[in-house]
Amino acid sequence: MATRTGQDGLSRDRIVEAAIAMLDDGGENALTFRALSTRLKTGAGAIYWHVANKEELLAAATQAVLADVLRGDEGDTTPRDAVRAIALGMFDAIDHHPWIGGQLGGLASRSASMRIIERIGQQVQALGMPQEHQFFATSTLFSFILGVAGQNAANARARVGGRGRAELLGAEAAIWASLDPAEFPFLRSAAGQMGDHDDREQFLVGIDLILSGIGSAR
Amino acid sequence: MATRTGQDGLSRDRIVEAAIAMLDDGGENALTFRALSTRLKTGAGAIYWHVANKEELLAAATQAVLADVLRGDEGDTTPRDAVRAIALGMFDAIDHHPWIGGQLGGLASRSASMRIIERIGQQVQALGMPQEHQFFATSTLFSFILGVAGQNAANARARVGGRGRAELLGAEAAIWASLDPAEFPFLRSAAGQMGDHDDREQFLVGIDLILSGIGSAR
DNA sequence: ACCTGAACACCGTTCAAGT
DNA sequence: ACCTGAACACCGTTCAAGT
Repeated sequence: MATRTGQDGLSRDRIVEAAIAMLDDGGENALTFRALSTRLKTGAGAIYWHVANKEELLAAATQAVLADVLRGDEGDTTPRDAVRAIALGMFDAIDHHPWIGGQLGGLASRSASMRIIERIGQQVQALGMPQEHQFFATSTLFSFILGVAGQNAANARARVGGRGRAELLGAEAAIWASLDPAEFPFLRSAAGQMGDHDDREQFLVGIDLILSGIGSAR
Repeated sequence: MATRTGQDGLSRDRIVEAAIAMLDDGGENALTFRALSTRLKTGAGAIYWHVANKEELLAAATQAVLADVLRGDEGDTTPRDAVRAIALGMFDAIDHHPWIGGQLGGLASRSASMRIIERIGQQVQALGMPQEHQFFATSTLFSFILGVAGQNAANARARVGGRGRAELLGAEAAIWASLDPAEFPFLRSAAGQMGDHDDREQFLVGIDLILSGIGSAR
């Protein structure tokens, strides 16, 4: 893989590479076949010789970005740590390429999802869950990861216009803090944590929470 | 709310109502301002008098569809049952209107998300979690719900072309069952459950898993 | 105040024609 | 085999003009 045929001459890999770059700095809306072909100094329709359509291109980009996570070997850590490592691998990929959050659920990137579910499932199995519950436990972990991915994607979309993460979070926290305490007691009390939490830590706490649920259901 | 001014005369409510109907039976791509204005027997631009743009329209539709879940009162059930009730309310809304799965994460429907987080948060509080952990526990539950919502949305998108849920699930299970057992031991062993599980039950198991994680972290 | 509908600036995708 | 670029059938959105 990644057999670049050279600087000139289109290739699926060069197209995917360029698509990822555009997605990374402009979000999903920034990826158009016209802009892509301009960047690649080729005609609008040329891309279709290498890629069936936009959906396939997005799926290929998603797969490329998740390559590391999809490949990984667990070594001889505990199942618990292995799950955390897989999840964190996903988190970091999503963090660097938030647009994959909108892709992971889709049918087009099903083979990537299957590999991830497989890796998580093996660890859930090793955790000693009874057979009948392994499937549900694994999909709970996977759904949680997808949920975080989707929120990251949405946040990144909101960020395209300007403001950075800290600014956005600060604004959100300010809104929470200014709510009617009779109607929104919880949000008010959590406004502080909303304002300065660490996304990665929050994510890990979620994984741990589910893992300890799995532990107590064993 | 829902003050229909009559059969004739546009109104925000009539527009949102029509938009929901179109989204329900054609998915997100089926909602265009042209098709919408045809259905409402009006001009393409008329809608913009009542709605700022498509994003706002989608947010309004999402809010309308979640109205019941957003309003609800918990009565005097246990916190655990209250969380399950809120979550199931979300699940059913998502099940009937899968397109909201793509909206919930977004900034446009933030006020809806805030209400849901508030309701869940209050119950997590009642569950006896220490203050510092309530925020993370609540957002774990919320992220999980969003993840399931996103997958439902993606599945519904795949279904637009034809095949129903059972068919799609059967096909997926068949793929899992035919995988190389050396490379995909987990997916193979779970193929049966993949084929005939109940989505609602799977969702509830996830909620329970997180709840029991919360219980043991208390 | 509210609606019309043509017009603008885009899209993804196709396809005859070139090399 | 691979690429070009015009053309097709759409989009969301705007806005002068109507009532």
